Amino acid sequence: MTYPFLEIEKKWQEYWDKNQTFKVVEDPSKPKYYILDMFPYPSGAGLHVGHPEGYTATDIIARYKRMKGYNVLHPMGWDAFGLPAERYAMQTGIHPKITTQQNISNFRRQIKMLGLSYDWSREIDTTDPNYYKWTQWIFLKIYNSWYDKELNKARPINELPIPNNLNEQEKYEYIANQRLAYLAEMPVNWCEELGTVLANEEVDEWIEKGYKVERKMMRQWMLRITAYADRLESDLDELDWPENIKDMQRNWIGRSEGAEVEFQVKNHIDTIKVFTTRPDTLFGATYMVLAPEHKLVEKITTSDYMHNVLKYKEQSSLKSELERTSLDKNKTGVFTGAYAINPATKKEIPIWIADYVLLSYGTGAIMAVPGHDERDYEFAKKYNLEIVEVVSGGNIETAAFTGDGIAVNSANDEVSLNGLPTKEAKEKIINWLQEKMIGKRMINYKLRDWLFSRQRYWGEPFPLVYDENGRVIDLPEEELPILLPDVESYKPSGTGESPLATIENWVNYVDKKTNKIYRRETHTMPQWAGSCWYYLRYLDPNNPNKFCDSEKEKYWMPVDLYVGGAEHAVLHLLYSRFWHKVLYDLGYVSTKEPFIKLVNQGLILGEDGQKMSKSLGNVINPDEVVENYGADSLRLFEMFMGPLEDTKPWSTKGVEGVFRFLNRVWRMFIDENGKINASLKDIPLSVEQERILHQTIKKVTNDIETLNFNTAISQMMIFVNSFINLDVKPLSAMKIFIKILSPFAPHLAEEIWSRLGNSQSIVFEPWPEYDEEKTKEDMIEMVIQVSGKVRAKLQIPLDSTEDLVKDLAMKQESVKKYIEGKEITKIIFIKNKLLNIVIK
RNA sequence: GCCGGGGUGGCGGAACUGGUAGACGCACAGGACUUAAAAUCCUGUGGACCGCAAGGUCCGUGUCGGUUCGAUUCCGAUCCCCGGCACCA
Repeated sequence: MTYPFLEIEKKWQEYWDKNQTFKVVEDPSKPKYYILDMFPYPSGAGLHVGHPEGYTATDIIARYKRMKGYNVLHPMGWDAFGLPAERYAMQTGIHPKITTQQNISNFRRQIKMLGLSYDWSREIDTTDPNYYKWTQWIFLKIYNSWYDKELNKARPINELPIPNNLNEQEKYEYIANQRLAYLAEMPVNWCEELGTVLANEEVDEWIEKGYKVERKMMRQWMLRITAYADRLESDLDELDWPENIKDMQRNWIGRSEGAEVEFQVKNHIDTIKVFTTRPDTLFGATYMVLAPEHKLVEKITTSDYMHNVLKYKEQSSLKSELERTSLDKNKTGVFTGAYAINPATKKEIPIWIADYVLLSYGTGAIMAVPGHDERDYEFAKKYNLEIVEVVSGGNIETAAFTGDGIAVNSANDEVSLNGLPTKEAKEKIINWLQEKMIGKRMINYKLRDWLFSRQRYWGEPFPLVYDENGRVIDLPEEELPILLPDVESYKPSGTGESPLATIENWVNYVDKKTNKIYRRETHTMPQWAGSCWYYLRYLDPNNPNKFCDSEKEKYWMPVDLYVGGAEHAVLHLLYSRFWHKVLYDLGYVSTKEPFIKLVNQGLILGEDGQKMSKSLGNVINPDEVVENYGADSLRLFEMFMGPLEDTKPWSTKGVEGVFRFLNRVWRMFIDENGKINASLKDIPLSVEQERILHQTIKKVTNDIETLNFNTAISQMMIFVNSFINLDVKPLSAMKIFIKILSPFAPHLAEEIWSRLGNSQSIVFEPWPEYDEEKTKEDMIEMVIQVSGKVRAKLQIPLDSTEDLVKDLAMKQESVKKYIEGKEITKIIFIKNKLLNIVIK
């Protein structure tokens, strides 16, 4: 007979729902705790066993913190815009709204079946107009801001100082160029079959699925995240996040220090600016390379070379980002016929174009120092360009020397670096460049501005229109939300515009006051937009007047613990930190950072140790697990498998193991007739029982705090193993045990708690305290070593002195045997641990 | 190549701050209950060797070395695995 988990779980889920047990409101008398799960994309496939892992972990902490007296905010919602629903609509003609709602219902059912203690009154859905109204509102705030480099913060656009003497058009452009959201003609990843651009990070995924992605110049909305590069990097130091995630963000931001140097193009008025981290090697710059898309290319190319250059440009434009970067060892390029003057050597150096130089990094041009840069070296070898040694320490006959060393061959009439170590040489040459006004110290970031528009239907419309001159006009806040219109066909328009562009009466926007006709922006926002700020909407999900009441924001923020998959390490977490900082600068939120502590749950593999996938047939469906063993077993097993952060394989036998444990717990309290087990009596605990009880409270308490749920469960198993066979079980200990089990197996705990005669839910019972003194053993096992090897074990009273232990040890046959006739050189005594007799 | 994390029984994993390696669970073996099975309960279970037995000896935390009375833990080298990044000038 197994315990009636199906019945119990249904009963308590209904109870929690009906009584709104987990609904919270602000309560200044209690400390708050905001614990957040990364909200899921409700896919058609339903919940995966990976989801309950993180959700159970946060649920245990949420329930624990409630019992500890915290006011716990623990919400759930749906990140429901996205391409899969739209693609399904393209195939079936069914509105994505409908499939999305179906998927959400299924996800909600599955999540509810796990007994997670969410405050469902705060449920949000990014595709709900009442939600995306505020996504649009925040976009307008970003659009209507500029970055003040002096104050190092964003400010409203109407505070932007505007130079006099600008005409109206110039003024418009000046302002447009300062906004944190701006239009730019960009090389983008265009996928013809999907009919949309893709973010760089999305490209690989679609190529794997067999789609073609090409580079194309398109006008797109960009968000000026680069203005925050510095703060996004330095504020990481304050966060309690896994070191590898912080590192990934640092790498992504990619700060590097160096200098910008200007090179005069021979016989032209133009100069070429380059960024270099090694200004000390300026004397070794023997040629220059421009990215093929660099705007000076066609201007400086001589007629003899024009044909080649254009052909090369054509070829590289056809390559995708992936192709351009994966053909790493074979660099190509062509000479432009033009020369630049190396400002240090005054020599004429040839200007090439090559696609190993990227337009998007630095200035899109480099000074090539083949002696001290591997890429330049390889390129110079291939095309027979001059290689000069300017830093000693390597052998440039065989390879570029990229390390630090002593500068050589680096002097002109005005400045000499010769003899200086790299660091000093950098300083000196930068000073010289600055004096000559041809260069300056500079910090560069790998981070690029965020390409924020998509040519899709299923996303938030931009609250923007264009006038007849193509100028952008933001719509007033009162008109939000800008509703996503219904559409006949979800297929791409075929013109590189979103399906929205085909709806004439939506595209044409009539200003009510002036009756002027404007054209709406028909692109939509990327999926990341909704997830950038959802943690704020949970605080005040139904507020029709504000994205979030500021008193509520001050009470709940920041998020104390954020748990989710490592796949969002960079993008979601960087984007939402960025939005948060903009809101912070503008005074809408009170904290610099949204998520104080972050934990990534590990991946759950199939039973075969491989990643779960339909094609391998190793996918575990949580519905089936719950049906066969109950939600409490699923929860417990997911936590028992191993450390939360680790990747670990599923095991059906393992689920059976924890299921057996829960059955043992049930039988410990309830007999075959469903009555309270007659062995439960109101009797005092023995010293031994008290010790195990207090050890268990201590271990479980500490392990929850440190998120070591697997060992907490082990300890509870130890407790049950030692109490289950007692003929008489002390009721007081049993009650304490069921409380500490309750965050892990809440349904079972509620049922037993209520059968023990309690009319109130166990959810708000105070968490049991332990007494350190009572956790201590009075007799402990002392290890006796001879020269580091264990030779005997003694049962001795706690805190026995060295002398006592020594006397006892020396009497042991097994010890005598080894020390007899030997000289004792040293005795090491560690209280309550061991005695080590060192002999010669 | 660079950055981060990790290699512990047949398996998932424990082990505080340098102090008994293998908690807890799975699997397996033996036993009890049962007409039988399932369920449940009890016992054993890192390896090699010695012993009829009680028990004992040696080896053992990827590999090789070092520090130490003592190393899964600290240091150096090395191999392998996982995750991320990768022409970023």
